[in-house]
Amino acid sequence: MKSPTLHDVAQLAGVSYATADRVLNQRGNVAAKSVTKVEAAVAQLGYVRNIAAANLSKNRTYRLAFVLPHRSNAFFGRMHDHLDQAKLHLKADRIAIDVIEFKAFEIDALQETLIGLAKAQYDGIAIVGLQQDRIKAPLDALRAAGTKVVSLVSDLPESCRDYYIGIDNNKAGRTAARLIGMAHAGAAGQVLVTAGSLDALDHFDRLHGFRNVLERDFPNLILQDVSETRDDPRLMRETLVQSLGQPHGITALYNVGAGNDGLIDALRVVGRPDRFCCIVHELSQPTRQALLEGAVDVAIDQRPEIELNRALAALRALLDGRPPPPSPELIPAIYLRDNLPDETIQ
Amino acid sequence: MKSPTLHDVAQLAGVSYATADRVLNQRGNVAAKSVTKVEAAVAQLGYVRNIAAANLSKNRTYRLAFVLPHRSNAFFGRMHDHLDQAKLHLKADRIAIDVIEFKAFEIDALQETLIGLAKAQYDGIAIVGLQQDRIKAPLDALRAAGTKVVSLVSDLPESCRDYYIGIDNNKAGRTAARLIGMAHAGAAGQVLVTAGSLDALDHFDRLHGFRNVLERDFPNLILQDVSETRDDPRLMRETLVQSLGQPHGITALYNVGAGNDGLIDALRVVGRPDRFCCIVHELSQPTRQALLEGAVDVAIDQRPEIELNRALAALRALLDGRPPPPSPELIPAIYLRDNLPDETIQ
DNA sequence: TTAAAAATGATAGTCGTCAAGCATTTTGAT
DNA sequence: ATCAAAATGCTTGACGACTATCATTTTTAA
Repeated sequence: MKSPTLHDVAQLAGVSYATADRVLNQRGNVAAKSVTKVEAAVAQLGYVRNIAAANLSKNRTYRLAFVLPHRSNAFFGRMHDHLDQAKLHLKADRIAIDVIEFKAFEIDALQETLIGLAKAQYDGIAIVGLQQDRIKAPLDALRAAGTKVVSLVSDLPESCRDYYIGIDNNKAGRTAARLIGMAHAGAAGQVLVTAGSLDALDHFDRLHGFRNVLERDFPNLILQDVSETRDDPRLMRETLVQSLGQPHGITALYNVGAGNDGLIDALRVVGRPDRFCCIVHELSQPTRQALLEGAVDVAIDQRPEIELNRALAALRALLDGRPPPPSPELIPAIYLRDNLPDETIQ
Repeated sequence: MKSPTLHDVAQLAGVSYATADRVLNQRGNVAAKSVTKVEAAVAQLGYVRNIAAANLSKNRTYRLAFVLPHRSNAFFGRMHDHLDQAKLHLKADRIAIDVIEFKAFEIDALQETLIGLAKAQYDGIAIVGLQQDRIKAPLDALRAAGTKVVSLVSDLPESCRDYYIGIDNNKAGRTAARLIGMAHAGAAGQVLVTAGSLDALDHFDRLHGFRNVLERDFPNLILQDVSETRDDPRLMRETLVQSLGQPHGITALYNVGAGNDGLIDALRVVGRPDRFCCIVHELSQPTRQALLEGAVDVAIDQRPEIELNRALAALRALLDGRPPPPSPELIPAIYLRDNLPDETIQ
């Protein structure tokens, strides 16, 4: 019942342990014939390297870095919290995590940080790929040195990373459109969309998907010009108070970006219109409250905790040189007031 | 930079390795004073047992059994598929999984199976807890023998299991109600609900949540008498053709249970009413198709793959005697035609 | 044929924990 | 003070893979 060891493989292949080892770890200096024999034996026995033993012998501690924007908003706050919590558990598996913060949107600082990382000799890093162009060079340098790179939340060019963990923002936008469409039940309406910045890929993708579905399936919903609010609650509040404070025909509001505190504030000030549907992204204490009160109808949530867990699993697999474990596609959660997670967990 | 070993702990505590080991593995015969000293040292050093080394030394292969209904419907089919896929990956971690099938609703057979399991000496089992009363005794016997038990999808009495992995079906029902309510946009309507059997706890919970929200927040939606279709597509088809084939005022349909193939068939036959909202549970090839065609509006999906992954993680943690890894609450996915997962994955 | 190069075999120490057994010291009750 | 019981110390051999060294054999090229 016990699983075969490399000794068993060597024996079956009719070679020495050393040769079998040379084959499996690609140390070179092996005849093609031996490679064939060993591979055959591996297949026949169904041998799988015992990773526990391997890591133990190498006395390996995986050193990982998570490069995230600092706690500038609730979303990144959740990421930090989750990592803090996970650290202890990961210790048992000899995984050490450093969380490296940078100021969102400050590209220079990020670039510096990444260059600095090269010295630190991390086995793998996970990075929220907000900025694209400027960080390509330092990432390439890291990868050339053997560091595995996983991009999180927002993707990087494929050449820059080994793996991407994140939702499909286009789908998220389409989903929002469908829900708003359904909520109109055939009636006509006007939809106001706000975004942080359309230069941000995720915001752009969401808007794109949203617009697509609206145009194709809900032609009597009119999309107004998109306001960019730079993810700033204050600006968001002003913009909305302006738009909703006067007579308007707006029947739905979709905020593609952050700054929901301002949005909720504004709805409190001007009052929620009668027939109205409001969709935002990311769950936080305020959006949660707004959902419960009925100010917001839907929150589409990336579930950053799950993304982080996936990133960890992916990095581990990459470092062990095995394929990532099978896991279904990441789907953003759709929260209504009725299916909110228990407060204790968040 | 390397993490402390038990030797370090013993040294700091001023006791021998053996004593430290006795404390950590609760072998008894240790003075309270020593326990204190060792615990202090553990805390001070932040010592965490190296699980790789521990398992290696025990030469432990976790033997797990997953007790599932056989592939009687798409949902359980997905579970089987996922486990098949996962088996290979788990081998590297010395986890061997046996999938043990039983015929859904045949309690005698299940009971027999469970009694048989006792001999097989599994370290842990995960079981879809469809039947409650009759399997309590054999489960108790298993647990008394040290086997860890995790219930999946549908819970068992707390005394029967160490852990439950599954969604909150009450929330799922409430969510369905909210979506149907939103889709009416204030208009009145009549809602038809079908269930497999209200004796099944999950169906019951969903209905309960559904009814709650409807009554409280959408008083002008009338809930018709619930039809029980025994999760049988044929019966479902007949029932619906009957109800929808004649003049009716039905504006929404919610199927709490299985048998969606029959439901979809029926909608094809009688045609989908004009203003209509249809919600089902679980994604499968047919429901996927129905979503894309617009016959069904929403599919609430348990994501059994994720539940299985969680169950695995939970069992591992239980067997290693450590707390389960932090992971956010399980939320059923809400699928519209726009956010379906890529076909390749499912 | 011969020398160099390539391939292979044999072996031993390492990682951190577990699980023993046995010797020794300390403690507590009489 | 004496003796048994309890607590502690000490040591050793797994577990499976990794890594390195060195000796030996086989292959290849001149």
